[in-house]
Amino acid sequence: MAATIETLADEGYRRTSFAQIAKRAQISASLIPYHFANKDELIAHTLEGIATGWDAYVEQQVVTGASAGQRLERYIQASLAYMGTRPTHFAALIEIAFNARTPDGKLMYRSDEDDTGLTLLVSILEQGQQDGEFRAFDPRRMAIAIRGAINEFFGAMHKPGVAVEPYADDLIGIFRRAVAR
Amino acid sequence: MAATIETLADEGYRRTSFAQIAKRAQISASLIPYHFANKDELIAHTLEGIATGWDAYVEQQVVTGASAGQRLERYIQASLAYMGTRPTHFAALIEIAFNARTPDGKLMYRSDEDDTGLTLLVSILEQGQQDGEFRAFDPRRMAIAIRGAINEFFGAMHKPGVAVEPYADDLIGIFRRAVAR
DNA sequence: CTGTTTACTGATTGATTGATCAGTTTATAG
DNA sequence: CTATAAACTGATCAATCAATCAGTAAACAG
Repeated sequence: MAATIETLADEGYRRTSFAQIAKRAQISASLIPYHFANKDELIAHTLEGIATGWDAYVEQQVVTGASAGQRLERYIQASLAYMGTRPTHFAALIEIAFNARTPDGKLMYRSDEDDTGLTLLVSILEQGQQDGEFRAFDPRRMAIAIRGAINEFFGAMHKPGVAVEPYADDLIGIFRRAVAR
Repeated sequence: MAATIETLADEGYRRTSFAQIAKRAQISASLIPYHFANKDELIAHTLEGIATGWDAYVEQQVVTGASAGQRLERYIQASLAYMGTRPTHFAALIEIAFNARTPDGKLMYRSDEDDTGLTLLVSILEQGQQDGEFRAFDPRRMAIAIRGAINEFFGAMHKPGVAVEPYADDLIGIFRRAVAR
């Protein structure tokens, strides 16, 4: 699975074949369908592994926040830090999200449900509103905007003059203003 | 090329083969490499067509704005309206961006240059700062955040309770606060 | 009508894909 | 040490891919 992540990140989804993965892992290509029965299953397991590790990291940082505002800050900071420190994992995540298909044939990032990645953020925003710390707004749409601003960083992070810390500071500033009463 | 866009949006990059495109266009598969010499060239031309049409639409809306604040509003509104009215074009754009490779082998969305899609937005922000209308911030990073918030809408637009107009209004509100002095 | 260019087709090629399977090696259990 | 199960390999399969090419149909110019 580590070799799968590397291959996805380096070669892209299209070129991530059993042969390519096996070459990196230095195993026979036929060993993969022996363990995973299916390519889709290999991808699904890989995705699950990445998502779990990422969620755990972000949540671990978020819970240390005393207020909703602090938790929002840490959410942004941790998400961007994850991208900065594990770009390979995130690259693999994107490759899967934009190429893998659910059993019904729909692309994963367009699946009707799967708001799982947004629930933590939404709950932070809702808590802030209940506490009277944040102004009134739609938590779902605000969460989409925040998440988009975070995700966009990955495509830009390798370009000259773009680094984690200043972008994190900017995002925190932007969305602190956005939720402030 | 219309068939190419449809195939990309419906089937995904992986399944967008000469055979699939030809079936939709009701032509022989071998006619495509006759006109385009290369699959990469077909994709490049398709991408250029989509990008040009999109840029023209957004720019047409933006120039009608009297102030930088108005132009920013129209940029957000027009970008989201484009996604809402031409989801097929945007889906194809994403498929290409996350799968096609530049001649040097790098995936397009990670290419070092190609800030072309951001220049208009950056120039709006810089103008607003020069006019004293906007506060001091890094225009490039602000543009990345805005663009991310816009792009994220595409993945969420088909989910229940998410529509163009309210999301556009929210984004305008968020980033008006973000750039305000 | 004729000659020539252009548009188009169907057949075919070599390479790569995911997957299966018979057989071999390694680990584990008694 | 032996027997059984698990891990693993290499050969092989049909399907699909981009691309080539010889040959046909259509458009067009004089």
